[in-house]
Amino acid sequence: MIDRQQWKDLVQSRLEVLFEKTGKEGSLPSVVVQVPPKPEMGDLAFPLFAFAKAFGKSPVELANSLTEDINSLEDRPEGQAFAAGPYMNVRVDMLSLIENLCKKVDEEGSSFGSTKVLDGRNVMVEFSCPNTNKPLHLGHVRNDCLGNSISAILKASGATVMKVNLINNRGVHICKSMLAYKRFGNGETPESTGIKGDHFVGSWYVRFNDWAKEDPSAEEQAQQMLVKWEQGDKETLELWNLMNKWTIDGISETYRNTGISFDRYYYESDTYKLGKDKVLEGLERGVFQKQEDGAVYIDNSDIGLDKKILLRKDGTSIYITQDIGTAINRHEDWPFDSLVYVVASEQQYHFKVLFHVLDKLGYSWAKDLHHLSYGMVFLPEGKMKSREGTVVDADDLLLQLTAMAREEISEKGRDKDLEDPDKTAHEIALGALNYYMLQFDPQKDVTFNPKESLSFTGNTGPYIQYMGARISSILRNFAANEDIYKGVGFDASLLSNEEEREMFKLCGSLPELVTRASQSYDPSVLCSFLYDLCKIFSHWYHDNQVLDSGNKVLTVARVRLCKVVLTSLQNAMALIGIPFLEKM
RNA sequence: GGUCCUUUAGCUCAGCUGGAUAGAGCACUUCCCUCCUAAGGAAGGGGUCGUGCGUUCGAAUCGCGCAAGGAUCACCA
Repeated sequence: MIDRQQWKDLVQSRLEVLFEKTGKEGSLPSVVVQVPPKPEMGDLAFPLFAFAKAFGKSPVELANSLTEDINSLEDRPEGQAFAAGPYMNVRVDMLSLIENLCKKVDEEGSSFGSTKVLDGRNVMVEFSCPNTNKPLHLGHVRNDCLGNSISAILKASGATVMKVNLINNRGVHICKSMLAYKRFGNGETPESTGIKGDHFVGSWYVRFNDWAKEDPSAEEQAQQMLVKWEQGDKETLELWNLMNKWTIDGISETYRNTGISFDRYYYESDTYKLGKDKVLEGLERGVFQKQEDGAVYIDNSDIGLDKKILLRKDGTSIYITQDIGTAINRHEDWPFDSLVYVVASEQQYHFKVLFHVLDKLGYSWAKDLHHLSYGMVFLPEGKMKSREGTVVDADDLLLQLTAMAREEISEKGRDKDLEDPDKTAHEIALGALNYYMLQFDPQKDVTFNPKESLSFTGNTGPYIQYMGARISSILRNFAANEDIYKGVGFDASLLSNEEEREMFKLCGSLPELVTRASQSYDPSVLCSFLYDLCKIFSHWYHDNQVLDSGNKVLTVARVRLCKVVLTSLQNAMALIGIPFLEKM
């Protein structure tokens, strides 16, 4: 909203003019614009240190003469310059900024904040990608939150987004749970036991690992089962279909509960053969090599990496074989301009190799593949290990958060004010979860400490939701008495204190922030925005009555501010998966 | 050993392209509901920004070295 570029150009050109007047030789460095550290220091700042040498003057003197020069110009952008030590600062004209922003927010409504920087681009985002042998855990939750949010952010930047999920339903790990079930299951089912399908299958995966400790042949049997599976053995495929369905049903329920959705599903079982063919094709063309024992590999020494097996000696495919097939299949399906893989940082090496393999196979779009790598989620005790039972289960976590939120509602005596307290509790839980998962820089590892992390106060999702609910409450009360304010005009000059200026400036910067979030694949930018905005609002709200301001014109102006803040809040919340609540 | 990442307050983290006294939350000590929802607000203590050099008028931010921690380098996914 503030035209930085315009001011920057002006300062640059005036400095050139002043420099010419000195009659000195040489050229000037380019001007830098920044935001002063405190609101009372204005809206823009131009440090003049770098010009001191050329002018042969101190930056302080230079700031004085530049300020005088600029303020004497007739046709400068709206605003006032002033010297602040070695800086020349500018206070822009807030009235027009406020009026323009109010108008823009009114016009754009729920799409305020969106931009067109990725207009016309087709972006595919792959995330979640569960295995069909166990339920989702905390690591998947971070993945889901990130994938969902980054998809929304890319969409808000103008891209056409295709959210895809790849189901890892093939491999030796799947055979493990099948084998254990076949051996020890006694025909039980999720229905007969009343256990959610994904948890049911997961328990057999655990059972396999216990069994493998006693019986050394277990691993080998699983490997044999995989060969049978690839050969299309009927009985194996039947069991596989049945158990996959159980898991996918269970996981789909978790998606529904956490507000995650996809536009298209892919299954590794559908693409591993294509991957295999492409690898063999590459072998024929001499892109890949064959070992003495028959395994096919790629020599990566040209990019400084080790060689990597692409096909086992028994001819079965491995993880990367499937990914090769999946990528090719997808580009044929929906020719994307870029494909973003949301996958944990531990797989950086894998993706480096995968992209290189696709490039070697001659796919020009290999350069448009991007690995959005995110840090691991650790527990205070260290890494989560399913075999040691230290995983934080996604369903349990959500239930626990919901129960906590429900209890808060009762404790605060809010039950009677809410239409559906259970639903509200669930939405608060989602707000807490999404905000927690997205507030950090994605590439950083996070330590999840249940006691400290599951909080509803301070810098949290519920705090953001609470501000939204408070503003909604004000606007509801205002709407109920609307006739009192009929015909009262909007006077932007009544919103000129530092906090009001800051809130308008911040809201006005939302489109820039969305752009930054999409370019850096980092939703945490929006978490900071929300928190900063709420913090200023709650301080302002504490000292400034909106409805009982004692002056109708003032009330109307403040309501206008509330609307701008609320719309900005709602739109940013939507991008990071925090449900907006009218009441809580 | 190779590659990549991290190191800022007791704990968990911000800090945009280098700039004006390094910021939050949690925890701790106080205060504020006759006031639009106290899931809130105000005040206070607490930091040689891992370390050493370098670039620069200026470095938490950029470069190099070192140290600590993590990930990865599977015919697991």
